[in-house]
Amino acid sequence: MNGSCVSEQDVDSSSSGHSGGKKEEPCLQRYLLFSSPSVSIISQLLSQTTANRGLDPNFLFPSPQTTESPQEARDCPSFKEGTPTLASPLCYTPISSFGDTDQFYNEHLRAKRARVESIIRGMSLSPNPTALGTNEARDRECPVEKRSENYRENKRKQKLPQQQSPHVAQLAGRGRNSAKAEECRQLKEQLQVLQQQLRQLQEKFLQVYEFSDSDQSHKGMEKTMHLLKGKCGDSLDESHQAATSDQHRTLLWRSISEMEGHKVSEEERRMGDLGELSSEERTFSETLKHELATVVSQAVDMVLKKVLSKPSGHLAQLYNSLPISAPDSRREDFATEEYSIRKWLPGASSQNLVNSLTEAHTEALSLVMDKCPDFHVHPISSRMARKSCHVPNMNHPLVVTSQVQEKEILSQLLEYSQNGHWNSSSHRIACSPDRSSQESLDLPWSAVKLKSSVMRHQQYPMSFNTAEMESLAFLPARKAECGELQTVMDGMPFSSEALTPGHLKKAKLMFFFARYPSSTLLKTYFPDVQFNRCISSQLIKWFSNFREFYYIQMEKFARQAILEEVTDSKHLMVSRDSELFRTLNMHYNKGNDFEVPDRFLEVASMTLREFFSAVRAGKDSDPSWKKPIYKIISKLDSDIPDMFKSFRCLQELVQS
DNA sequence: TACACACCTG
DNA sequence: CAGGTGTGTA
Repeated sequence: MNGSCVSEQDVDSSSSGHSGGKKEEPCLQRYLLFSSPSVSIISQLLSQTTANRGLDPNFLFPSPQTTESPQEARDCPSFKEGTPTLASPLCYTPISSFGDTDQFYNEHLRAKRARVESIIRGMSLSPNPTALGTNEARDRECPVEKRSENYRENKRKQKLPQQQSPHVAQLAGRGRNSAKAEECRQLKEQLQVLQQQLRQLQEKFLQVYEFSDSDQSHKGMEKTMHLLKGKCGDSLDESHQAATSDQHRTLLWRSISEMEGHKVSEEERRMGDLGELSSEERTFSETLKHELATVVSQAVDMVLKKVLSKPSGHLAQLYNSLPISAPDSRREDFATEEYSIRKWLPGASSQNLVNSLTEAHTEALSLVMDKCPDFHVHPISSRMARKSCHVPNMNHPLVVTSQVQEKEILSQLLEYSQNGHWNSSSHRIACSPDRSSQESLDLPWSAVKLKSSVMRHQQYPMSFNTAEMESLAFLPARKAECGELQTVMDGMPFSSEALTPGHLKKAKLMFFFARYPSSTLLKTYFPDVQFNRCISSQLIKWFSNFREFYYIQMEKFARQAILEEVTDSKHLMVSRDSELFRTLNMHYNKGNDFEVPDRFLEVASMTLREFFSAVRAGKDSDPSWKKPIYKIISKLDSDIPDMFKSFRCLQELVQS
């Protein structure tokens, strides 16, 4: 029943999320699917567009000094809660002062650089094919926070005073604001160019695919095309497609013929199982994969070469200009992304390379998206305290369109990437300063993903293993995305088979509302957990432990009150500044990122008085003297806000 | 018998 | 916080 409640919330948010969506990037993520070793259409297309639009690394990697000194960057509380929400970075407004707007641009630019530089770092490090296992092991062993911290440590170490290049000095001389605005604009242009290139590539592929389709897959692809056009639509150059598609079809089919009989990769086989792709289609997919890997690799190399040809220290400066203080998930994102890109280095398998490059490009696209104000993750307190009944309207269109057959895996993936990923991105890009209109969209995409996964789970009750769940619940969004995507590809919805620290944290906060939650209620509030006897017992045990601590404290403070010769139990009140409250808050709400409800204070006061009265009356001589108290307190449970059912809750708890 | 709970312990 | 144990309940 609560599941249905969640569903409704989801539906709302997703449709809202779409409203702003004039998105196009969906194409990008499909790079995961297509690659080919031959350098042909795609590379031509890339190089053509690049040549035409001029991929000036200066745009992608503007000098850091134009924005901030390293010290400034270090001190800037960039990602702190409550960072002023402003218009999208893509909506240019004149900058006239050093205010929040200025800071916003700085942060925005730093975020962009950080991501691009992470790509470069990954590419420029020496290949280490064996590092994968090691890294993964480290990934498992080392908490995200730790890795993030280490990453920041490294940043600090590398952050050395840098000399300003003449170019930079000149820019700075012209004034910070105008220079930054210009940089921002240029960055945006560059990214738009890249995005358009990718869209075109996808269009090409789809056209060819459509051309060759069987009736069955044709249907799916039409759907896909429709979606694509809907998202990318306006900005796509239709005439250009028409002019080139025939030629590209021919070339691609030639490649396909040459690839006939090639061994189908494991990945393909999986997809084949799900999507019933013909061998032709699989071959085609493989061809595209290889091709994309090659082309993207070349593009990255080209950019890197240009960057590296800059005066020495330039890259280091860029690198050092990365934001450091960032108690935000996106910093963790970055840390992990940086790591995951690094682990996929040239020399790895083509599939790995494709993955890494896809990730890299995703990052590149994310440059303009990550700083949308609406996606700042607020500590749960602000949200809960502000409006404890605020349940983010979450939905994942995938749910709505879940009738999609598994055989249409490709189009399903497209929908997924559009709705789950790109739609979020589009929201970020299209976000307006009108905060109110964004309320329903106020959802980190990782949360959307978690949500969507569970929604799928509700339709396909299969299970996810604990490790996968952990990756989704605790790893940064982008990391989760990879797992998610893999999940989609495997056709495996997930549900945690184990309780995570995030669940524990959530349970503790729930204790503020309910001391004696039934197992039924717990199931309702932990919909992402696959309940079994063990899980239920564990959760119940948790609350039992919570109660134990709670009652111990109550008894302790009651006895203390008696020792202090308090005569009237009416004088016993648990207020927010009382020692007892601090103790409890420290236990259940470490970090104090949740505003404890007043009702809990009332219940605590009552409990304290009950213990006080009982002890003072000498009832504690009875071995079961606490039982009546327990009975009283057990009736004081209040409803737990619905927001605890939402995955955003868990997400934020994890991030805070 | 299964479950929830409190209590004790590490 | 989890494991073990004893008790009460359905």
